[in-house]
Amino acid sequence: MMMSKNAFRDFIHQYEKLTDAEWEMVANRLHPLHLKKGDILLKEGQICNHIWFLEQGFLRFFIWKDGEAISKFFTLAPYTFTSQRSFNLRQPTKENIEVLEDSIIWEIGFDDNQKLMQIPSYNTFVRKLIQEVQHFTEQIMESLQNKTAEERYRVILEKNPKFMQRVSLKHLASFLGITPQSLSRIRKNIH
Amino acid sequence: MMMSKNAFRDFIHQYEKLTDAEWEMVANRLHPLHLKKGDILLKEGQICNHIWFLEQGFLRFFIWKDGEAISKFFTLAPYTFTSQRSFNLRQPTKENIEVLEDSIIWEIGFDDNQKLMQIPSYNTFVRKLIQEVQHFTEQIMESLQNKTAEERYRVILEKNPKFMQRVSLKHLASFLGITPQSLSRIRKNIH
DNA sequence: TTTCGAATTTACCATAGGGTAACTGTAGTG
DNA sequence: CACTACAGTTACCCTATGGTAAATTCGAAA
Repeated sequence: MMMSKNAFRDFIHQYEKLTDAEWEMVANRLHPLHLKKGDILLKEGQICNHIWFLEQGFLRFFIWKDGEAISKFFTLAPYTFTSQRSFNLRQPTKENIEVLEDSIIWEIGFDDNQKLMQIPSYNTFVRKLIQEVQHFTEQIMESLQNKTAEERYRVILEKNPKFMQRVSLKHLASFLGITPQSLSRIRKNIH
Repeated sequence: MMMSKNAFRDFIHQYEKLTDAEWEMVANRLHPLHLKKGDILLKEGQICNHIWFLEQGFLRFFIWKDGEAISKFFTLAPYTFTSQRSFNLRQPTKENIEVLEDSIIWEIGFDDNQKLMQIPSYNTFVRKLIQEVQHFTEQIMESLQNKTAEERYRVILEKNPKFMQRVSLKHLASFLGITPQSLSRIRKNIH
């Protein structure tokens, strides 16, 4: 599998440009991880100590509720993420991050990130990224507030077809806030 | 009605301390607004040009969907907010901000805020605030994904009783993602 | 205080989605 | 090749919530 730190630079540049010198400082603090399907990157109760860049692969964020795993988000490469609240407030996380497909990940430790945050352009990159995530979360919230499960399913089908091909019905159902049976019925109605 | 810029300083200090000199720079860029119940602070289609600090009062964020006003968030003083996506990306907003109770607001213009963002502690304040908002949004999303309307109502009743006393059933219902009739029925069952 | 419009409640029936369980298909393992 | 485990489907009935409409209460303006 190909892997390259530059994939992260390309990703950052979608938000904010870094000079070569700035990028060097970032690159020096990146460490690679190779994870297999089924691996757990972060587990409930741990304090999240890294920001991660997913170069290749597919991940799922989920929480436990009454013995059920509820999918909160999915992360499709390339993207940058962490367990925000845990990472920033240094608290145990409630989230679990599961590897759904073999993945290449680059990580930056908490202390290294603190140093990098002093670089204005890196700081701006992080802020813009958080704002984008906030926007995604709001969109999901809105669709849960005023769309039916079938409408939400159709929207994903149209807007994220790549994602649909890779996620299991079970995981998608918990993300949509319904049971796998209901989603199966909805699928049948549509086709 | 009492009003004081220092209320904003107190608010900022919950997230990050500013030196007296730093605070002066912020304070010099604050402009007061007095709004009445029913006023619209921001309307769909406008580009949001300010960050606002709500010193006193109560606001509602809502969007139009099929001729219906859907409540997205409520803001109870003291809090700092803007229409994030519109403000940061300089795009027309989809949100409307309505004044539910007479309010005292301090505003900072976009250009002034850009300058203030160069102050590291102010920058950190803003980032922490965005992260907090992200956390609130995620919590709302989660409760919409895996709680019934009645459970969501009970949670608000327990955790935000002050808020419950001030919001109308109609607005609360659209926030919970149900009709006013359903919320009325739920209330009846509980009492 | 009176009046009008809006907010809330109630009632009725319709529908989306849940709970349980049984069945089917399929991938991994010995 | 058989066995197992688990994902997905289907079916049954049930409950939460929606849609419509009408009755009632509340609140602001005259």
